[in-house]
Amino acid sequence: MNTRRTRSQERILSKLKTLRRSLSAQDLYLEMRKDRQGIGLATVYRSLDALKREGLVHVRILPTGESVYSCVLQDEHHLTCLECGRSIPINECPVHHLETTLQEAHHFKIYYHTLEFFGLCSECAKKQGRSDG
Amino acid sequence: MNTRRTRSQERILSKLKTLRRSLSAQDLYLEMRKDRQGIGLATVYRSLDALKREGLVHVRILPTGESVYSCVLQDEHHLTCLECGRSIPINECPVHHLETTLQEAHHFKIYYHTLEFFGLCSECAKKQGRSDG
DNA sequence: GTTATTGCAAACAATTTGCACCCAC
DNA sequence: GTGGGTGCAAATTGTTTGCAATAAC
Repeated sequence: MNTRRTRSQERILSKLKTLRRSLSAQDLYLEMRKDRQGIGLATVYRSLDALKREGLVHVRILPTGESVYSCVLQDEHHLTCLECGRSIPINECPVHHLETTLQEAHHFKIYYHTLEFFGLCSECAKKQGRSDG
Repeated sequence: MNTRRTRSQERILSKLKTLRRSLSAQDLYLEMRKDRQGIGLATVYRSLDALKREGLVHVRILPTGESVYSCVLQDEHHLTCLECGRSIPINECPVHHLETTLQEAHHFKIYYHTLEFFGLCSECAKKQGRSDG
């Protein structure tokens, strides 16, 4: 792998750093177009893929199947409702410290992890109880 | 939500229980067809969606974007290589005990969680080092 | 000048949806 | 007989790929 980065990769990385949040490739594409920075959608995907493989951006796949990319260093975990799809961010991350152990045990260079909880939010749980009994 | 399950849902649930592993909807569709159990692909998706919302099957999305379904109760977590895509299953799960706390803190009924680590396997890390410098 | 990168559009694949048919109650 | 469940095929959507034009070194 090259340490060298293409112009598009630089642009995308810097955009992600500026926005400081997770974005889908499509959203990122639109964001880059809004700036006078023309770019092709394919290039966005290709660049994100390269950055991902270098460990510079983290990828999380939403329950919709859409991938979202970020370069924030802080973990981003959620409680996601299977019924309404809403996500609640959580702060806890009991996993980070495990990475070191795992890296050594499996000879595997870990860049990041994803951790997501699924279930029912209080509102949907209420509705379900109602129609159930 | 109904506690009542359709015939297709029962079939799929039982198939998942028998196979005891994660399957994509497409694979499951093929498996069900192999048995003389004709079923439509759309029905597989619809049934899986219903079972998912009842918390009876767990869904994990592969890096390819494909969803895989299972009804095993044991956690299934992996180290996945961003370069070659191979996945190594891991046994540790430092998260399970957190579920109770989270449920109470957020009034959220948690059915399951996903936890995946991403990085480079030893082989790909070697290759990268080589072409890098 | 040569090679890698880019943009566009077409291709692809997983999933969802519309609708007619059928089964269970 | 009615309403939900089902299968099929078409539609949708996110992503990838082929290829010619272009930029970088």
